[in-house]
Amino acid sequence: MRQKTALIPTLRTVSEAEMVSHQLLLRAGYMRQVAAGVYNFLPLGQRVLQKIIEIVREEMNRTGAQELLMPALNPAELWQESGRYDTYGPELVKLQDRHGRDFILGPTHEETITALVRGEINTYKKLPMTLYQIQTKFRDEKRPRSGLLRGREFIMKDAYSFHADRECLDQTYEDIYQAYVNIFTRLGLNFRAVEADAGAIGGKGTHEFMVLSDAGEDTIAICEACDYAANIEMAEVVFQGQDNGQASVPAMEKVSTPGKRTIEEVSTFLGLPTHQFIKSLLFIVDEEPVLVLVCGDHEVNEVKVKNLFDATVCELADEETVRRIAGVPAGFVGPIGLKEQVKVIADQAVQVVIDAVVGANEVDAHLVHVQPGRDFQVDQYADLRIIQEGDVCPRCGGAIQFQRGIEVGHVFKLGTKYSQAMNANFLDASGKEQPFIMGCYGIGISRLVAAIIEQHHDENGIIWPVNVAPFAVHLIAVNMKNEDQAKIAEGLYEELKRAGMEVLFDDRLERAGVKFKDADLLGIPVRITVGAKASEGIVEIKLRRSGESAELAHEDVLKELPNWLKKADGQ
RNA sequence: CGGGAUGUGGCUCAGCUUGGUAGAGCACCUGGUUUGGGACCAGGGGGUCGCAGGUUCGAAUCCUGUCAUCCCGACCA
Repeated sequence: MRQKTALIPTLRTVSEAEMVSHQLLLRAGYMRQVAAGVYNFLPLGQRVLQKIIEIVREEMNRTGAQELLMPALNPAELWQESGRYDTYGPELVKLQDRHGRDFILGPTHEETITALVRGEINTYKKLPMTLYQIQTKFRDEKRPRSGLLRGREFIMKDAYSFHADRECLDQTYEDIYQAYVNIFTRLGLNFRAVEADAGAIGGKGTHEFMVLSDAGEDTIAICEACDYAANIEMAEVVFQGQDNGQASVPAMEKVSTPGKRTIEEVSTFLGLPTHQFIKSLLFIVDEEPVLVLVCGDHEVNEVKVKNLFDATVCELADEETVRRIAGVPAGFVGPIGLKEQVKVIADQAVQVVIDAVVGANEVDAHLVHVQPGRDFQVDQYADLRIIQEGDVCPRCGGAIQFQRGIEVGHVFKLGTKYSQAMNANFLDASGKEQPFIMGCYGIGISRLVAAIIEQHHDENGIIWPVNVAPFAVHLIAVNMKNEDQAKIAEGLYEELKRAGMEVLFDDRLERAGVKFKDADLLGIPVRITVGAKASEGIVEIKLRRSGESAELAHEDVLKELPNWLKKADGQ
């Protein structure tokens, strides 16, 4: 491609972009914003997208999955069948056609694929079957942000597998998991597969693929010693308490704590360490109030509370509800003497606290010398807190560390959630009707573009891994008005193209400085500069990442190029 | 959805407090000089000041409404 005529509008400055990837994509002319969370992919951006798609496609096909294409526009009826038309929430883009019929723009396609398979597959002999598509998805985000990382329209690869039994699903899940590892490795990403919560899609068994980056929106717990990694919501906390039931604790006593509501405030006020406090939080779990207790230096993990009750909704009670049940504003709530009797659950660490401090359910007062079991009863102890850095790894006992991650893929075992809801059945070997057992597997394609940049850039611009670079080679004629340079550059351009190389040729009548700055910004891995020494037939080859360079005769470029491409991703 | 901010040539912004009919840099066009890290000189084109209403002799500027975009938070496959 000739740069003189290409649409590669680089910018010196951009204002509306916080994240590095967002800024660089705009500055280097890979994309332009159309609306909040909606973008044009310009020629370079489109090329990167296609590179990623091709890798994803190859690895998916290798697992035996078949590619198809479903519509973005789907009838509301499908979503009413599964129930998600009402439960999915305001992120679902709804619209009507001219006849007033309801449609949605698909944020995901479980309904569509299930309806398709329901109509076409009715025997176990056709199973298992995995179908996937690469397509534009819509999600009306409350707050689109971070460029491609959280858009309202984005490109996703979504795959769905159908099985006659669980074991078969497990096998496909493994296969796709491995395909994902291959994909993200080929994309040059530093990533981890983490255990995650199944969330609203439902089902058991799910992993998220996280690209490690401080720019990520998710926090993941990683073991320093082994390969354990989990979404912070899921990370299991190992119970390490000693049973100190023997310790003698003085009788419970009420103390005045005027205006001191937070653990921090009361702790400072009483001069007692926070781990001796028992924090009492009132949650509403599926309409029912539940008092959750954790140690003062711990945080409640709502997902764990929710899962303990196998509930669908779990949220912190509002101020009004707290007053009704505890009789006091939040901050003075405790397990002893509640106005209304509620279920009390506690984190496992609470049972070994000695001589604790709790809220007195009385304004400006707390209780000291409280002993769980002696002074109040707990209905159930369980792992209910959020894991902390330094906690023990549930696998190997090593230390847990936190890292930020960008979610780029997920694999779910769906089970029969959709097949049952939508009555999608097949006949098994004994002629009995069974709902399909399903899996679903997504990869955020457009988000990957940003994720790769987050891990591959420097202060001058993008540094693409060779596998996803829009071009392999950036050929630069320093001065197109110089006949030697123009001639050699043109010759190299034709030669490289003929050899099947993807080359971007900077044939613009710009000054050298402009060309080099733009080249760094664009991030093409190998640069070939035809400059002053063109008269001697010498050109320069240079790697964007390492800066390694050499001079060589222009006739040797094609021969040497493979070696340079091979080490372009190094260090 | 709550909080904060911003909308002025293609881009980045000034002007607004104190109303008088729009500016700079970059980009673009013409000519010349220059040519290995975002050149220089001279000339030139381009803007219903987000939109609507109001106040006023007069509004980019003041008031009201509205829309859009960005940031923080909450939420989230």
